[in-house]
Amino acid sequence: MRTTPDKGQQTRLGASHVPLACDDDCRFFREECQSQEGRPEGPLLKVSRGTTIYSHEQPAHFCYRLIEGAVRLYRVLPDGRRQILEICLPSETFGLETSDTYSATAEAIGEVIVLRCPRACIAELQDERPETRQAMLSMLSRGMCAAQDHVAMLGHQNARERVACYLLRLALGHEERPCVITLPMGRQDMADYLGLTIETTCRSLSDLKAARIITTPDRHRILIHNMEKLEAVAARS
Amino acid sequence: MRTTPDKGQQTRLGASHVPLACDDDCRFFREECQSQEGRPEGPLLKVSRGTTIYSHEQPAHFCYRLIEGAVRLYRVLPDGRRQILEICLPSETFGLETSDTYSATAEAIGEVIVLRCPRACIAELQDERPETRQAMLSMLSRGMCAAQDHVAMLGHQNARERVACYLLRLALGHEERPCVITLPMGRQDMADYLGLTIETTCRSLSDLKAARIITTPDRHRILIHNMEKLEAVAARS
DNA sequence: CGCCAACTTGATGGAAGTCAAATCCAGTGG
DNA sequence: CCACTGGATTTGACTTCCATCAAGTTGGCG
Repeated sequence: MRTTPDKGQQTRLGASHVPLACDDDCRFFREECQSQEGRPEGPLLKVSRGTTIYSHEQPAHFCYRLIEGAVRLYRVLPDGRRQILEICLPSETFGLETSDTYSATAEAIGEVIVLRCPRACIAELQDERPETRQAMLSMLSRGMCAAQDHVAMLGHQNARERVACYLLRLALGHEERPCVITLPMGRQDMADYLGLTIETTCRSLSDLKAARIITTPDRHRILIHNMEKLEAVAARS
Repeated sequence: MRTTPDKGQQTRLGASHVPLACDDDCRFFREECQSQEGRPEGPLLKVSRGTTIYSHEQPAHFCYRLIEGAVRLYRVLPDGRRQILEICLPSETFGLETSDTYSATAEAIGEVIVLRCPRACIAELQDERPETRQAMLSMLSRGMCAAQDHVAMLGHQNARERVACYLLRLALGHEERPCVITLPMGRQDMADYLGLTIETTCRSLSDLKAARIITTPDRHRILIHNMEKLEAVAARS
């Protein structure tokens, strides 16, 4: 299963954006970190569909907070396959490395708006303010926990369970019934995240449809009609 | 595939060990963090085979550095299966959570010696010394990277590749030829780490033996005769 | 020496991958 | 407005790999 590369424009986030003064970036990033909510005033980067935000093993100068859209973090394995490590949603932070280079490639899925902060500023802030330090640690630890959940899923769950888990994750916080979730990505991205092929992912969705647990009014929207059953499928109970 | 629990004594690390003054623990932990090498003088905990060092979702009061032996970090999934998230080797740190509870269970594989440090001390140290802060971050980030490697492996590699990868990881730093590695754990632990059954793990090892890449003089020792071929298998090239 | 647990090997079925074809849209231009 | 086109998605047929169940085999230890 060789993944077809995204045919969208494979541009690269270039020097066209003039970096702001460190202080400005830092302030906005910090405010975001503290409030976690709302759309910050200030310098936002708009990134178009398919654009690489940063690349695996390149020097890690910036970290990012996602404001709008979705971003995939992935690695390409030696044989050309792609493993998506995380699909970031709004208000999540990515690129928070502590090694000198990025541990994955970050790419915009669809149109994306991010807030960018130089690492040097983060380091400075950490020295000044203990609460930033705490925020950093808790962001890293949340990422760690997500990665561990991912390992547990890939290690022991079958295709239907993986898809169900993923839908539940997207449904978190949506309280309407029936719950409507809007997939920010296509089936291939979903498959590469779940460690499945696109065909198996489709079939699992079809199974869930056949079981009357979900319906798919269009390709990017999924209605969850029976949350309990979906949870049962996800937990293999 | 329901994992048989370790039949070793399932004791629990109790109050039998008198905690030291915070300062003492901190000093030793810090020195360890700085030097990364050698066996520290000071308060060491000896933990016997199969003992639980801490449990998933219990309050996280301590973090640990492994001095001797091996420790498995795992979660038990709702259906009773066990996924090993990490197998810690000497000089690695574990239990470095920033949430209030542990994100996995830690258990001694065989006899183990650890250095234990209260989280409160770590926090204190971080406030005082920037280099400790840096060490913390880099430890966390190394853990994150390991988890991501694990995800990539479980997502896209077949049984033989997984086993080969794991042997290569254990062989890191061993320069002798042929390279001799001593498995700190049994086949079941290996299987639970690799997301395979014990039978498939065995068969993959047998395949590698048949291909004259390795030999197994006894159950816990593996000789790598052809590192290049092993790397080729691991990378699917 | 024999027992028991850990490990290995064998036979079989089922889940997911692969290759191929059909279908569904969204966007385009007549 | 509608046909057309190309990519994304879905379904089908077949194959492969791994889990499962079962039966040895090994080796450490009383």
